[in-house]
Amino acid sequence: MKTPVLPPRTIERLSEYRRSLLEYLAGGKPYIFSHELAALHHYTPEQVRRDIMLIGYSSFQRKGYDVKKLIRRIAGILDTPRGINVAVVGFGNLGHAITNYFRGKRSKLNIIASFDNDPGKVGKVTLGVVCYPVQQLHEIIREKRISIAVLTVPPEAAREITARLVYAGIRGILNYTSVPLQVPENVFVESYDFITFLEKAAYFVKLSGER
Amino acid sequence: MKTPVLPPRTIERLSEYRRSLLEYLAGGKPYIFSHELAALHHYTPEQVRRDIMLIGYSSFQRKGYDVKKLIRRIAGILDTPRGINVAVVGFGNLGHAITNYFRGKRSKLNIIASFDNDPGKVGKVTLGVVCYPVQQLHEIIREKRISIAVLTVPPEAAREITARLVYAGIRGILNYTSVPLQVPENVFVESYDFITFLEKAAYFVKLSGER
DNA sequence: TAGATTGTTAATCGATTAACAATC
DNA sequence: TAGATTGTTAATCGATTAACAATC
Repeated sequence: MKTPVLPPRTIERLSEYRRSLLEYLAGGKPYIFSHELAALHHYTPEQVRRDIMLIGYSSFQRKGYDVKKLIRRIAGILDTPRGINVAVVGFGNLGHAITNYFRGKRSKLNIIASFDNDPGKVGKVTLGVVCYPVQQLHEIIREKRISIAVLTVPPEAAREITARLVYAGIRGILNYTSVPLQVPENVFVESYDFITFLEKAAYFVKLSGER
Repeated sequence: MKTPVLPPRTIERLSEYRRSLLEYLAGGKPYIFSHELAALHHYTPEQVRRDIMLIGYSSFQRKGYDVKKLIRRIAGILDTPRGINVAVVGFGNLGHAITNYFRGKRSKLNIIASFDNDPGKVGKVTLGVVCYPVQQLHEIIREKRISIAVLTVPPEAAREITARLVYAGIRGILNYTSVPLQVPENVFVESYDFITFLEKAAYFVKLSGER
């Protein structure tokens, strides 16, 4: 079964929808209207309907969407049957925080390794994740079939580690360093820069203060 | 002097440009071509030129842009003369990580307080930032004129803390919890969800593996 | 000068919103 | 039925890319 090509923004929203649908389901209601799902995220009902249209799902008799089936359909889009293995590279505060976010959240995304240079961390199991020395990057990534790396190393190490990740066959990198990364085009990279985010917020706060 | 209204994506890039321009300047070169600046971030030269056009800056004699002047112009857009005070709300791993990112980086964005419930943290100074009990949220935010909050509390606390931040007069929130926030429209909010980001990467990795 | 670079407008691409017929 | 809701197309909005005259 081929995964449909969907707009990136739709993918993000599907991830968000799924989480609130799981919560909603726990509340005991089996159906949800587009305007209800929209309200949970402050999106418009049209947006929600369009996203759901794009994944080819249909509601039953305008009684709202069947929550369980919708969750299953979203899982069909986002999840890989066998799951995807993830490594956190650089196991400092941020690496810990992100690992912690995932504790028992998504069975299909498994953070199964972390890497660090600190001898005090290497060899230990933290939050259920084994910490390996960075020297073993290549070996462990291949062995454990890790396809996504969360990059949280110090900026001066970012480029070298990225080259090694790519060489080891990594398929996706979430870049939390402030360094722009150079990778082959078949590797997915997205960068999340705390300083840029904060400067952006500051700009809009400044702007709104002037008007 | 009024701050020009610029597209959000341009603001993000200006923040990125500034950082690489500062580095570039340290390398001793006083001028930079649009294609050089573009290459540093894997943008196109047209994109860079358009952004620079939007901030009303002009190069001198097609010798490239005067790096110092360009930095100054970007600062005029992004920075507030008196600086902006920032608080980290929830001083766990993520709060520490973000605070650490800022150590001595931007003189105009000052993380001057953190809040937590843990008595082991309250009252201590970590990374140069005093940790206050959450009960003092309102008082400290008003007193210290804090206008931006970095929200890194556990999800179950997110809504209540947000309401209190808004009531205390906060102007911008960077939401690192997975909870969608409800705020008045004059408050800037942007949400950064680690799970969504990772699921998005997983989707595109899955997709590229099928083709 | 010739070649490289810039500033800017027009064209394109992508995402959101509006509109509305069809359905229950 | 009447009212609410859906699925989908068309219109709009926003951002990027292409194109190119002007400049040095």
